[in-house]
Amino acid sequence: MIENEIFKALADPTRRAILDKLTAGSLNASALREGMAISQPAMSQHLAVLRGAGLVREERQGRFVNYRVDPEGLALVARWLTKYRAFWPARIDDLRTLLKEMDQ
Amino acid sequence: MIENEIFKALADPTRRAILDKLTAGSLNASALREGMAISQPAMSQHLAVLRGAGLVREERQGRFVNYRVDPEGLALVARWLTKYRAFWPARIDDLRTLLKEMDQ
DNA sequence: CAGTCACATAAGCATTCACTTATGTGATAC
DNA sequence: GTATCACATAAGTGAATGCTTATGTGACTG
Repeated sequence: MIENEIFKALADPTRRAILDKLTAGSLNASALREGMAISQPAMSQHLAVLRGAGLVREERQGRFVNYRVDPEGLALVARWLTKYRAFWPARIDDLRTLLKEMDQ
Repeated sequence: MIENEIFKALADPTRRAILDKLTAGSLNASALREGMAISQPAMSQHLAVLRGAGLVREERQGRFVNYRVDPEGLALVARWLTKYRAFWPARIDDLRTLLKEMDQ
């Protein structure tokens, strides 16, 4: 079950921080490490988990490997979330507002 | 950091199954166990984790404790998701569609 | 082709996690 | 009051997790 891999991947704060960094655009593993107090193998292992969960895509460029956010995994989280839309009394409006902001 | 508690809580498939069951409405711990092959202490521990993450609320009724979905935690997941809205090329329309469905 | 760079993989280890059995607690039933 | 029911908590255990150091691999560099 891929859903389980996604949520397990997101359970680690370091991996969520990696995803955060990738919102700024595509980055290679070394660039991701900057300012993160994490060893090279640890980063490599985290990226492997994120990739396995469909949250990140890799793109080899010579001896560098560029990583970027993969919408695939995030879309599954969004879909999972919609199951609970009945329990969104007022906050659903916040989500609507955010979607409107995106139109600009 | 509450965000970390939420994602850690959601990382377990049994806990996500519990949330799924609660979409049908409020249930007590024993009712939640039905058809789930889980011991009473295990269920109690899972519910404690979900409650700690703000994903579930409890409501004592005599010697029963009714649990229901808490929108608080789910709203934080939704807010976290919006950070990645730029990486949602076509799928964002699916989310819009779902929001429209809710208006009916 | 020898060296270095960027990254992946292997193996070991400490911590965390989800479970178990046993026991505690507070409320209803008799 | 005593028994029972619904649930919580304690303590222990095996498996999973995230890290470490060491080594492997493939690509550029001189």
